[in-house]
Amino acid sequence: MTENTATEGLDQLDRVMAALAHPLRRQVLLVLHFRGGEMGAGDIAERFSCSWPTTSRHLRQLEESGLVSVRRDGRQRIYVLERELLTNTLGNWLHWFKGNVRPK
Amino acid sequence: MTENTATEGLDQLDRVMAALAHPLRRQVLLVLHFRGGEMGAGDIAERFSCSWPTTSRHLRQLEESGLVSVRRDGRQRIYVLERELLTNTLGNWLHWFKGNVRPK
DNA sequence: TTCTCCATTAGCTGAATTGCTAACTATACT
DNA sequence: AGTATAGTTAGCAATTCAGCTAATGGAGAA
Repeated sequence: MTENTATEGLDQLDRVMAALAHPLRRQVLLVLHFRGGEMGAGDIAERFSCSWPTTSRHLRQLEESGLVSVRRDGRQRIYVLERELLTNTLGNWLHWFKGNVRPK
Repeated sequence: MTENTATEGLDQLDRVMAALAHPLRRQVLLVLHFRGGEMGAGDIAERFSCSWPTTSRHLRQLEESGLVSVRRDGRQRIYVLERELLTNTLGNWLHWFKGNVRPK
């Protein structure tokens, strides 16, 4: 198998940044975080005003970025926030800008 | 005038995240940072492989997000990195995820 | 003024994104 | 088996995005 789940073509930063570009996807991450990091797809979807399939697709995009992972539990699909990936990826990029360079 | 430069409709986080979604725009910010925070449009553009107008548009998008500002100097246009806006906006959002919530 | 240089705006095309409804899959319940 | 529940996939339309070339604007130099 050549596909590593979220490792095809673009690098991690590209995928994470693209996933974070949409307000609803950022909101999903926050909801997940404040509900303990794990939620069923339905619990997530009912908190948003758009249609279920639309939310479902956003969830898949988050999964493909690696920011969440999925576990099955009976007929539920549990989405799990990958908090470290989020904070590391974003934090590491942001870190480039922390030092003063030629402060003038 | 009703337009506040980078304040029409979307909020700051939306605009910043959208601007950061494109690899070239992130690269521009890094180049700006490591060259001291200020560069002429031409100096920026010649570092990228795409056409000049394309880079120019990315620069405008960055400006509309507030991540850079522009100053004129003779016939040059100097782009200035708004480093604090970048680190504050991104840092503040990221900060929500720093604390453990219901750590299990 | 005219010419040149720096850079943007205009206008187009193709691809990606986002939303919807309808149809489908899979598991559980009776 | 048959039905209900949980959620995704398929397929479509509208919008936005990203790239290009060509045309334009604006400031300085001759």
